[in-house]
Amino acid sequence: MGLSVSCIFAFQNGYMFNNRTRIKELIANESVNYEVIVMGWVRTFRNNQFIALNDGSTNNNLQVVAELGKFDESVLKRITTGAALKVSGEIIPSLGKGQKIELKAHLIEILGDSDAEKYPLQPKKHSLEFLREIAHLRFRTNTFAAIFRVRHTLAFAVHKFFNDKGFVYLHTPIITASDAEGAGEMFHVTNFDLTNPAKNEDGSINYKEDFFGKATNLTVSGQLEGELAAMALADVYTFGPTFRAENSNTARHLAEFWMIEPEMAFYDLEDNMNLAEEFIKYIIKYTLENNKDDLEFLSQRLAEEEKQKPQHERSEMGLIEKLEFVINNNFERLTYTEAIQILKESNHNKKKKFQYLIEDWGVDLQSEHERYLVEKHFKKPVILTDYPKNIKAFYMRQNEDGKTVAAMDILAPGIGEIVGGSQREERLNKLTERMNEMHISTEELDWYLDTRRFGPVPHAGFGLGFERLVQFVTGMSNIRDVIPFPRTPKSAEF
RNA sequence: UCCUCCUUAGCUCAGUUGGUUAGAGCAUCUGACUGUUAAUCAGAGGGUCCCCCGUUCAAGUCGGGGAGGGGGAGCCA
Repeated sequence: MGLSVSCIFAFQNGYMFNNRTRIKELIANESVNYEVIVMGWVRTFRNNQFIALNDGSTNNNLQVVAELGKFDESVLKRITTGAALKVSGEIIPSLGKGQKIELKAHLIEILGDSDAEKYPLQPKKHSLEFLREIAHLRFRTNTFAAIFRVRHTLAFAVHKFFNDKGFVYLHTPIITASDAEGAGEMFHVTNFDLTNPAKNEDGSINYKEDFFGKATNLTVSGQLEGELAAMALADVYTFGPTFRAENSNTARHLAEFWMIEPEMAFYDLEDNMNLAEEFIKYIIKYTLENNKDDLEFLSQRLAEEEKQKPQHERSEMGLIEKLEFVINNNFERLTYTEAIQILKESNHNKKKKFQYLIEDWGVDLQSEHERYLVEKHFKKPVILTDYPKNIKAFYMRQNEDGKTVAAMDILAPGIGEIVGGSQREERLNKLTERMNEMHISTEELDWYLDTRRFGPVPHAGFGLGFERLVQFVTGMSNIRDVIPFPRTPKSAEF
């Protein structure tokens, strides 16, 4: 569309950019003695002769050799760290050690200059904190290039898993009027002039005059809408951005994050757990198979980072080892009540090493307890089920004991809760009873209650925080490093 | 939001008991060298010591307040 005839001609004749060969292919291929065109960015330029060129397809750089005396000094001067080049030449067996092939350059064209005095990235290690401040440039480092390629593969695997199983990808709204889900503080969405919003006679804001005619927010979860679709399409999932206005300042919370929420009709809690476990194993396996190089790079990076830590804080397994362990072993499943028993009888509790000692049934587990179960006691992912109803959401199905609900949380080593899910309460009277107890308006959620009025069936679902999954797979300890442009309290740069 | 630590050159950091002109490595620039692998060697340039107020003859250093960042906790995914 809109391409002029001369432009198409230029493409066909190799003047434009889409006839380049990716460096990943050249290196994987290993064959030699043929002409190619590559395009990429300079990582280092050594000895006025050797260019380490990276095009984003892999962390492996192509060694481009500019033979001495063959290139104009004015061109060589512009081959600086960060500069973009188009190089045509011949792939030959490398004369030096460190790489099998290299590109003997015939023609070097500077596509874009990069002022070395001002370019912030240097051919050396940078701290993650510094790179966070220049998040617009951090894609150009090996670590972040690997992270975002892995993030892509994980996202692709999410869709592939559900698609192969016949799930429907459902787009739930980003802007919602519902504020009764109770999943967290919400961001308000308004078109009002904030210095002069429409007001009622009593001085309160008159949202009837606002864009949507009512108060609206950014979504905290697509679950309720997911349930609506599941009551017709049976198996659906959402995968989209979610927003929480909580003032959470931790390495595992974002104000804007991506969540995957499958919702399945004719599922009970056990079906739900089976699906969640299979799902996590599948996407990790898929990524191990398709991004082995990047995971090896990240594994090595993590190993070097671990060396800086004192012995007792180091993890027992390397990154890839850990991922392989997860896909080859069953997750440990136990009830909240059993977990409390284990924690209560643990030496840790008896010796009062917990900051919060376990005494009574019914209290929520603190992260130190979750970490103990996952990292010390079972040493593998754990699925905790049947929590006390008082610490869980209104829509979870009430168990026969009258005290617990059919909830399940999956806890992963190093990051804690990665999945939260439940069998949903499909019995109308039980659900409204619970909503009344928890002061949740049945009027506002009348549309939701229709699913319990017209052909309700047992159904279940879960939510998985995508960035936490990316953290787990890449071994990155701060969630701000696994999303391109993190949004956190007091920070929304770029 | 709470606890705790940090903020000195482009980056990573040192800076003694408060005392003259604030240092190092890397990066950058200039030159040398030329099959290098974060090349090497020599030289040069580069500072709002986070901000404000205070104590003092004198503050990078001490005190108070603020901002930003790290780690931990809560809330959660």
